[in-house]
Amino acid sequence: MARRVDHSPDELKVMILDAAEDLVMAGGVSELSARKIAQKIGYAPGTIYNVYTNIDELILILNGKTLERLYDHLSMVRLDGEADIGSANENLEKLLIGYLAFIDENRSLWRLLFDHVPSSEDDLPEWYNQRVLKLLSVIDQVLLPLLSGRGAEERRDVSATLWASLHGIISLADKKKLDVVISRSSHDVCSLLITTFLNGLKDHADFTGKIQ
Amino acid sequence: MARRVDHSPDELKVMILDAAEDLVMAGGVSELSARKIAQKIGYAPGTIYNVYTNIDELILILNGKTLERLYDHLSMVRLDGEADIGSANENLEKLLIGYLAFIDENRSLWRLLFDHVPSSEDDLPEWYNQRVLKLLSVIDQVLLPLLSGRGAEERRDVSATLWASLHGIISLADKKKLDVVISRSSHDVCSLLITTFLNGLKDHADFTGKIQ
DNA sequence: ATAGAATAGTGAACACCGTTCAAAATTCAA
DNA sequence: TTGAATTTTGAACGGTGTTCACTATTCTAT
Repeated sequence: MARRVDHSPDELKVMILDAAEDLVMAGGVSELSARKIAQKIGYAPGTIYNVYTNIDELILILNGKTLERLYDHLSMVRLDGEADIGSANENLEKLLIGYLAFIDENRSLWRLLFDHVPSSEDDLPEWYNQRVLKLLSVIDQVLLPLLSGRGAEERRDVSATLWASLHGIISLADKKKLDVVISRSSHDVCSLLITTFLNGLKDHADFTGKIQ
Repeated sequence: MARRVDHSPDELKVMILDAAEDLVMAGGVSELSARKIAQKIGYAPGTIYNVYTNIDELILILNGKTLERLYDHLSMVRLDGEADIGSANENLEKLLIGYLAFIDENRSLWRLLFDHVPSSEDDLPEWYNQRVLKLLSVIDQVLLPLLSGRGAEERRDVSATLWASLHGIISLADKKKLDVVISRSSHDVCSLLITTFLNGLKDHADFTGKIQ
C-alpha cells in the first residue's frame, strides 16, 4: 500500500513514541512490544520499522524524552541561594523530594530509563549525552558554592558520585533488594547519604589526593 | 518415559543449575534459556519444569549461589584490626578491590544477580535474605569500630547505605551510563565515596537526627 | 510372573517476542 | 493513462517461557 494520507512519517514517529509511552505507563516495561504499539496506532508491526531502525532506538528516544521531562521537573524546584553546607543540604533534600515524586508518577518510564540495556554496544548519541549532562548540572549547581575551589571537571565528578550513589539506593530499593537489609524508607536513606556526603566534603583529601 | 536411572531429581537439579551457570558465564545473561539448558544436559525442555517451578526460581537459586561465592570471596580479604577512620578506609578499599575483582571474573552472573527482576512480586525466601545479610555483615564489621555508640539496626542501616551507594556507582558504570558524566574509573569514584562517607560519619547528626 | 499403579520424561502446542522483506496498494509524474 | 516511486502490509523466521496429554519405564503387589 502507500501513504494512507493519514499521517506523514514525522507524525507517525510521534504517534509510535506516544503509543509506546502510554503502554509503558499503563502496564509497565513488559507491555512494550512492536505488535502492541502497532495495534494501538492501527498500523501493521512492520510500519514501525519504516520509521525506527529497531525497538532499542525507539526506547532510546523515549528515554531521552523522560530525561527531558525529569529535567523540567527538577528545574521547577526552588533552590536557596546561600553558600553554606546547611543550604546545600536543604537544596539537595528538595531535589531529592522532587526526584522521588517524579519517580512515583513515572515509575515504569523511570525503570525503562535506567534498567534497559540496549543490545548493541554502540555509544549513546551526542544529543542523549547532552541531556544527561544537563540533568547533572542541577546537582552541580547546588554543590558549586561548596566546591568553588575545585575545577569544573572535578566538580562534575563529585556531583556524579553523589548522583550515582543516590541512584543506587533508590534503584535497589525499587527492586526490593534493600528490604531485608534496611529498616527505613529510601527517602530517609538518601537523606542520610546526602548529609553524610556533604559533611564529608569538608576539609578532606580531594579527588587528586591533595589536602585542600 | 520414566526415570532413565541416569540421574536422581537432586542430581538433575544440580545439573540444570550448573548448565545455567555455564551458559551465563560463557555468553551473558541473554544466553540463559530453558531450551539451551535442556540441550546442554541432554534432556527435553519440559524436564526443567519437573524440577524447578519456572526459570525465575532457577535464577533465584543461581543468584543465591553467586551471593554465596561473593561472600566467600570477600571473607578472604585480610582486614586491619585498628579502630580508627584510616583503618576503616583501608579495609573498605581492600573490600572494594576484592569486589571489583569478583565482578571482573563473574560479570554476567553479577549482572544477573542485580539486574534480574522476577516476574512474580513475591517476597524473597528467607534463606536468600539471610545470604544478603551475611554479605552485608562484611561491611558492618569494618564500620563497627566507628559506630560502636550506635545500635545494631542503625549500624546496619549505615552499612547498607554505603553498600547501596557503591553499588549504584558500579552498576551505572557497568551499564555505560556514567561515561559521559565522569572522567574516572568506577574504582576511583568508589574510593572517593568511601573516603567522603567515612569522613562525613565523624561527629554529625545521626540517623535519628540527634547529634552524637 | 504379571497386572497395574506410580513416576519420569517427552515434545508438540500455545501465545508471545523482534525483525525482515516480497508483495500489494496507493499516489505521483509524465 | 501508464509507469515509476513510495508506503504499508502481514506472513514468515527463529527465538522465548510454559503447559500437559501422552508415553516409556520402573516399582509394587498380587
